[in-house]
Amino acid sequence: MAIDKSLLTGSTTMLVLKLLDGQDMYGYQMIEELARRSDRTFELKAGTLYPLLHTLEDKELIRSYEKDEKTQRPRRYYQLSRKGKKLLADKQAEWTVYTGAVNRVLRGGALLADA
Amino acid sequence: MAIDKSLLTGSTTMLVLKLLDGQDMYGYQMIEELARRSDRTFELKAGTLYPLLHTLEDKELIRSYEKDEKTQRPRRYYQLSRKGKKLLADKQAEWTVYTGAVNRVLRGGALLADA
DNA sequence: GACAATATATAGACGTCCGATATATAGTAT
DNA sequence: ATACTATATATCGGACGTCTATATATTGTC
Repeated sequence: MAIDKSLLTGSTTMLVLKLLDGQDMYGYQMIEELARRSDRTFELKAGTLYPLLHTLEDKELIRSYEKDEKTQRPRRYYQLSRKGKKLLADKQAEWTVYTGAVNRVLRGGALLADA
Repeated sequence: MAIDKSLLTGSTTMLVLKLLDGQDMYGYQMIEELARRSDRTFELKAGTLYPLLHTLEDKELIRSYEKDEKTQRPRRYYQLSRKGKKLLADKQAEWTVYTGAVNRVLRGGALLADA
């Protein structure tokens, strides 16, 4: 199923930060890894990711370093900062509250029937 | 906790349609009812809802009728159409896929550790 | 008499994401 | 040789969805 793109709004930052939680990654790798972990539900576009990475770096939520493995074009790796780890934790908590609230509304009819 | 507003993007239509699933409602009532069912997590703004209701009516997902109860200013009630019921079902299925995918990504680290 | 709540409405601003486009290298197929 | 696909990063312009601010009108409360 194709997911309405607007649903993703607001959770992209959280997902990107989560990918970097545990290991450093370069942009292209993050696109692939996100698709893999989500069973192809999320196919993050390069035009979305790269500007987002630059913004996150400006906000000091992530850091980057270039690593030339000599196999191909040099890759720019990204690393989660302490500040980024903190934001990720906040975003995950927010996610739980948000989905919980939506699910309560979706079950609302049934709950009203009980009352 | 204050939820990042951008998270709501894309699910608002589903929530609004869901409110009308079971009973007709007028705009102001929908704002109140959504806040109630979500434990005040969602406080939909009038400036968001009314234009949305007009758009949904143009798309024939909902119908409206005026009802003057003589207690106050006449209220415009909204009713879910067959087409709207169908869209609601689709949106709910999409929601399940979407949240499932996000949750898989959020647990991704643990899954990798298992592998 | 002033203020808050009820009830609907629209215009303008803003943030987020995507499509299109560009650049560069490596591998594969014809 | 040549074309095409995959890898890898980058930027711009536009579409879309929501909010803030503002407006109007009625009812109930202090």
